[in-house]
Amino acid sequence: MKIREIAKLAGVSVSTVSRVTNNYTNVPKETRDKVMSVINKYGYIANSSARILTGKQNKTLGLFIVEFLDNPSNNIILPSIWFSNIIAAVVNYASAKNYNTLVTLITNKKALKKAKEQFANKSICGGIFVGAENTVEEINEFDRLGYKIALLEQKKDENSSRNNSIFVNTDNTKGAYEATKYLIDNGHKKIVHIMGNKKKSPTLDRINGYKKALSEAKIPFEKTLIIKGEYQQNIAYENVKNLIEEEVFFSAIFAASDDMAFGAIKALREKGKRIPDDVSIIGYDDTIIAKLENFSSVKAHADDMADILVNQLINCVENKNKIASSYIVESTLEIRNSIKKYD
Amino acid sequence: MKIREIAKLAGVSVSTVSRVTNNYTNVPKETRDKVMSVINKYGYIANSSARILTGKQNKTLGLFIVEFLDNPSNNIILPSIWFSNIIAAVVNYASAKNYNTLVTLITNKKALKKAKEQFANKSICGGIFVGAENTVEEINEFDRLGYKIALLEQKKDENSSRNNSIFVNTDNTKGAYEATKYLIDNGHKKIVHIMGNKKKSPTLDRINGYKKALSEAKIPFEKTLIIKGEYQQNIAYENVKNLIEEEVFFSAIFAASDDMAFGAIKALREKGKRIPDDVSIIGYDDTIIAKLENFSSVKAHADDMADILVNQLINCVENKNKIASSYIVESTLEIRNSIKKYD
DNA sequence: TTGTAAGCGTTATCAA
DNA sequence: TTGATAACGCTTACAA
Repeated sequence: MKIREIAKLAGVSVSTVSRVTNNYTNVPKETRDKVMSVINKYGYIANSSARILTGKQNKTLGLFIVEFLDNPSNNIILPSIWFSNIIAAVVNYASAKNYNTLVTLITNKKALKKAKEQFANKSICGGIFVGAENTVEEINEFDRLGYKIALLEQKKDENSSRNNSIFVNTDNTKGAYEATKYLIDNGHKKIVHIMGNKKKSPTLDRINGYKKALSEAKIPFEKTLIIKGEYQQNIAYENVKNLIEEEVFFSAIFAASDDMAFGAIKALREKGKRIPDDVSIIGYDDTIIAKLENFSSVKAHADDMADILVNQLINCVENKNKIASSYIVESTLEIRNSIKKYD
Repeated sequence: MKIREIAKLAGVSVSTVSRVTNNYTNVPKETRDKVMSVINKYGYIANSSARILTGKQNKTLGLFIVEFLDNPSNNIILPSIWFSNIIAAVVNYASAKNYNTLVTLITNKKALKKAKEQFANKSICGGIFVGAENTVEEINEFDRLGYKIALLEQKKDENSSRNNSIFVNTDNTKGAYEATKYLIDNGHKKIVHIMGNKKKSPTLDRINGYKKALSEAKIPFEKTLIIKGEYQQNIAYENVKNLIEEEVFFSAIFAASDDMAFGAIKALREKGKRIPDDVSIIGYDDTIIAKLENFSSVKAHADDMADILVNQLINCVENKNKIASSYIVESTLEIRNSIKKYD
């Protein structure tokens, strides 16, 4: 069923049918009813591509999972509980507002053109970016082009005026500060921090929170106690193993992600260290792996963030004047049996 | 950049540009290079809506999460580890083949027209249905209309000739049989089965597997030991609690899903029953909750199923002649410390 | 090998 | 309040 056939059957022109399907006010009830009865009888649905081509907005949000990979054949989201959570939550909240979600994985810089393409084609009316490094210039460009975007864990760059972007972050400095302080309050002094990929926005904040807690407690900051994990389990595992082999002493670890915390736990176990008897540990994100392995973690409230990303983006898309802004979702410390107290 | 502008800049006609972007063979290398250099210089990307409108296929798969809800405001996928897993896995495998995934939640029968719409509009070139009841007539209609679909856990109806559908199932009867047999081999005779929604295809098979193991062991089947759970945690919780209050004796539970097993565990704990000392338990799906709560489960290999769903569907979409068929993914019993042995 | 022009199914402009 | 018609950006006969 095409609009022409409906028009013919209803005895009106295509423009009238179009006015009806678009809920325009300038069509009298009588005409509307006549058209609607034909539409309902034949189950007519307007073709979305044709609509898009004339400039109408499509009720579809783009969800871009960004993780640049050295080896492109790696599965990136399959093993990441964090990404799975976010995808499911975004789909859920978008659906509640009657929006579909078009999900695209972006594993290298060039693939960002897929996002540009979807915006330019109007396949999507707004986009959510998850996992993107802070330095991705392309995303600045999307903002300049007037595309509506929402970013999870990206920091607003004070230099570039991002007017169309929504920023959703956790309070990374505070979360890291509290985790470190908790360890200190339990008597720990030699605390390792496993940091993530420096190009991602939360990384530096979490380091700063860690440092702040140390300095408040007058514990000297030691460079050797900061090790790299790149937000990946394997890398954290290797580097913690190295640390132990180098016989660097530490009594606790604060890892900037649960994945890295889990890598550390594997290394500790392999080296015969017990948790929390020999080493105490706190992770970040509070994904299900923290519950599973029963270690403490800073809860990042993924569902709440997805809720804000989706609903603020839809607000922005629907009220074209709305000024986009920043949101901070509070993080909370979930304590489990992974911390030893020294008196 | 539109095709016209590219054509003008390259000094050719729009049809030639179109031939180049569609990789047609009847354009000499020289012309192709000339056109490509302009395309690359200006970063031209063909408009997908315009392409779809002329009848071209869109490299997008529809993923439909189907769960009919009494209360439409319930979140359905947010709390379901099973659905989150499947979504992430489908997105992952589709992306590997350079397909996007358009995810739609379907919470009532009427909403199935969204799927029809996407097919009719050619927004998607194929659809994956997860969670659909076996009796959904609309899906039969999609098949008749020639839409390419892949179904997770739906049974091929011998009466209706589904020629365009791909069926992916686990071996439900065998999985249930082995779980029940394992309990019997450990000396259990009074085994409760918590069954799922009868309209979903795996439910009856799992009941049959349970019955088969009982009859093989010459244990009489007792109707009172089969209780309803509707694949929902809460319902299983309530019905197990009732069973205990009615003082029905049982020493083990085989639940048709991990969610229901977890509901049962909560009820047991509340009633002061220890696992496995008082009651042994096996679930189904082997989601992360089974690992977390350390109970045994029949592993349904969600990743493997997603892999088959996506790749067989793409095969079917790309080679138009290919006959769709059925796939069985083997299930395996994961034993954890949730089973007591009687001698 | 290449170009012209019709057509895909809508919406928007303009005139009536 | 309604209807003709151009336009959206592409593909594809058909013609050259």
